[in-house]
Amino acid sequence: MAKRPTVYDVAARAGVSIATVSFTFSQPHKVRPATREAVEEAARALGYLPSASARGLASGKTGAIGLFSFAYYARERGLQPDSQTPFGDEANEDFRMFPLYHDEVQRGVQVECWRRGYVLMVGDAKGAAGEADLAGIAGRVDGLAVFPNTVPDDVLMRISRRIPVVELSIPINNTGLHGVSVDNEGGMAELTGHLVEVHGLRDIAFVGPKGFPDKEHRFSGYAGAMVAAGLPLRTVDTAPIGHLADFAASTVAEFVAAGKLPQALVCSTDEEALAYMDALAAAGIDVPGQIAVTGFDGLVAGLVNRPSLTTVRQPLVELGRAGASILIDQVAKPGKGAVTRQLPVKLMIRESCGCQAQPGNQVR
Amino acid sequence: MAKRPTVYDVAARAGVSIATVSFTFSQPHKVRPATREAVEEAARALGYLPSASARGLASGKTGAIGLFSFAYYARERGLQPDSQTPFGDEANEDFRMFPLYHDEVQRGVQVECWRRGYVLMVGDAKGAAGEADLAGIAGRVDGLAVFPNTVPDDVLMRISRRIPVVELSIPINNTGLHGVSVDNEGGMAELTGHLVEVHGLRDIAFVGPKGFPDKEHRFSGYAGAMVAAGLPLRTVDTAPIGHLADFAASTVAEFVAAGKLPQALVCSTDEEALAYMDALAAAGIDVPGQIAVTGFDGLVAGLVNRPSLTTVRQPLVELGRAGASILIDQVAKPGKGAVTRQLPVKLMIRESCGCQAQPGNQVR
DNA sequence: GTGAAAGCGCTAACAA
DNA sequence: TTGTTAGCGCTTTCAC
Repeated sequence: MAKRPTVYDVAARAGVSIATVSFTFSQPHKVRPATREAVEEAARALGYLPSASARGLASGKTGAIGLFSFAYYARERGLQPDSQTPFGDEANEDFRMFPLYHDEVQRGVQVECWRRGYVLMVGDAKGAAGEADLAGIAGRVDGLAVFPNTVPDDVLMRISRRIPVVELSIPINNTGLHGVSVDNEGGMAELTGHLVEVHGLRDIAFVGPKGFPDKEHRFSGYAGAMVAAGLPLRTVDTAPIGHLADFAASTVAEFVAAGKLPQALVCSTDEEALAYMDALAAAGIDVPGQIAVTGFDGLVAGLVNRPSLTTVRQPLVELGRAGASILIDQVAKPGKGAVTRQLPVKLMIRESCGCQAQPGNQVR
Repeated sequence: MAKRPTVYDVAARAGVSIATVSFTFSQPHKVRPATREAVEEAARALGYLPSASARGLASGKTGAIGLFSFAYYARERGLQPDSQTPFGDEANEDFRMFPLYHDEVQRGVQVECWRRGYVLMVGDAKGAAGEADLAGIAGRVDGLAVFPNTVPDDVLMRISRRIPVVELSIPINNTGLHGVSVDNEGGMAELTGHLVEVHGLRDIAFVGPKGFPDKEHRFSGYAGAMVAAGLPLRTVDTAPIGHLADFAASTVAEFVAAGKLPQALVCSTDEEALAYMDALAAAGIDVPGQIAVTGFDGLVAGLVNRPSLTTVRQPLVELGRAGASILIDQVAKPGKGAVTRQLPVKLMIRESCGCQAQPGNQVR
């Protein structure tokens, strides 16, 4: 590549000083038309591209918002960084899982950046949530959004002393970081209530992991609704990461062996619900005929599934937008305390709870 | 925000020079362990985050790959940059259209960046493909990927004199830019052949716009197969942008009024095919009973649709990966000529052509 | 193995 | 309205 022309080159060709060139780009209307004209033509002729590095260094701002995540897509396919591993046959992918949770949130972040005149810098962790990777992107942006459980809190705290950091979908924020979340508890309570009141179910088991704040809140919603209805709680252990399908299958087998199939499985995520529906189908158990299954998230996957999945839809795009919005606001006018927002969710009644398919909630 | 600590601060605290600090980060093993230790502890204690701007300025590389697109998602919803327009009710979105074509390609770019140790910088055009927006991101990256018809060619040419530029999904590359594409012609020929040979159809109309190289190639594939079978060509005008549904409806109405319904509609994109299927359904015409409809792209939307859409699957993630890969290779070792790659496509036989649903190509 | 010093290209006072 | 002059924080020779 040819050496990139600089302000000096442009200034020389236009017969002005570098400051004027810089000024012409930032405050075009404050420059005499003839001067501006000359500068612009010089820039055009030279193929001048301002260096963002130099700009950022001089101005102290980068104009970029960062989003750090975990390379979910690649990792799920066993792809390694720096390896030559090819993807499998893309045409045979399980399309049901797209877009992923993270994709939708990322889209929201991207939209808000676009709207507010920022660019988005996306980085994915290479190692096991390595700090080094994060530093690589944290040093390039004016604000940073991260997915929960991707980076240790102390690392985030350190970074947040320099630039605003927002955690996406962390319910309660005791870390002092900015955060956006959704009404996990309310949504799950409403869903559980539907099972109890509309379908008259009593033996309802909750499926979900311990130790994740958002999942715990979903459990609270379930528990609250059950207790309010005078029903006993019942929980199913969650699968170890990466073994969802196997685990669901063996859990279903245990239910059958013990003759203790619940009337409903209230799962903490769509992904889990889908895995259980697969396992139940494989065991010849009809959903929703013999057991109802519900999810949480509202991924497209639940829509494609037969029966379609009754779930709670999170406003994922809005989640991303809200996160980016907080960041950009903070960049413009750094606040004192942590900003947090909770977004509402929406119950999506479909087939897997025992309701009839409805045009409005079926393919749309 | 507190002032960010710099190499000087770290050097002072560690009792070394800034060069040593820099050296410690780039060549850790070439520094005496004690020194390295001291530098690392100072960096940690200070919460030091290297400035990418300064690094980029000094080294002449940014470590980022740019992807420039058109804010399709936001624009389709009527969202304006800098406006306060909120999104509509996200729960009521037409999920069928996700992920979009661009989402999948972007994922591929992101994956490859991750794999090769780059970060991804995403920018969307604010105005009508404004050069200013592009310059904003072109100046921040070591290589740039763009979607076709997003930016005027001469602008791209100018940028490509400084950094490698790859066009994603441009079939023939007469511009001298790097490019990746898929076998549009072959895929469409195969699909048309299926309609003719397996289903015995003869009156097959092609639906698609003029003036887009990839669509033209698809037309060539269709035309070649028809001519080879001794069948007459028939084309349907394409809809003006943003009026797909209306246009499809009125086209169908014309077919009906004239009593000239084709036996098949071979559409140049899935989106178009889906719009025609909606219009046909509204007109009470059975697909595939009375008319076959096919698409091109292989979006999830076609899978969710009933009947599921027979189409040609493009390896979109691979397309993105290939594009990013070319860029990163070029950054490492700038080549002389333009690098181009064509990826194979895959025929996805589903229901809308008249075939039976098959487990393997249905929900997966 | 480590330090000194010279930029990288731009912005932001401040002068003129 | 335009020019001068300092840096911004880091990498990179080149000495030591």
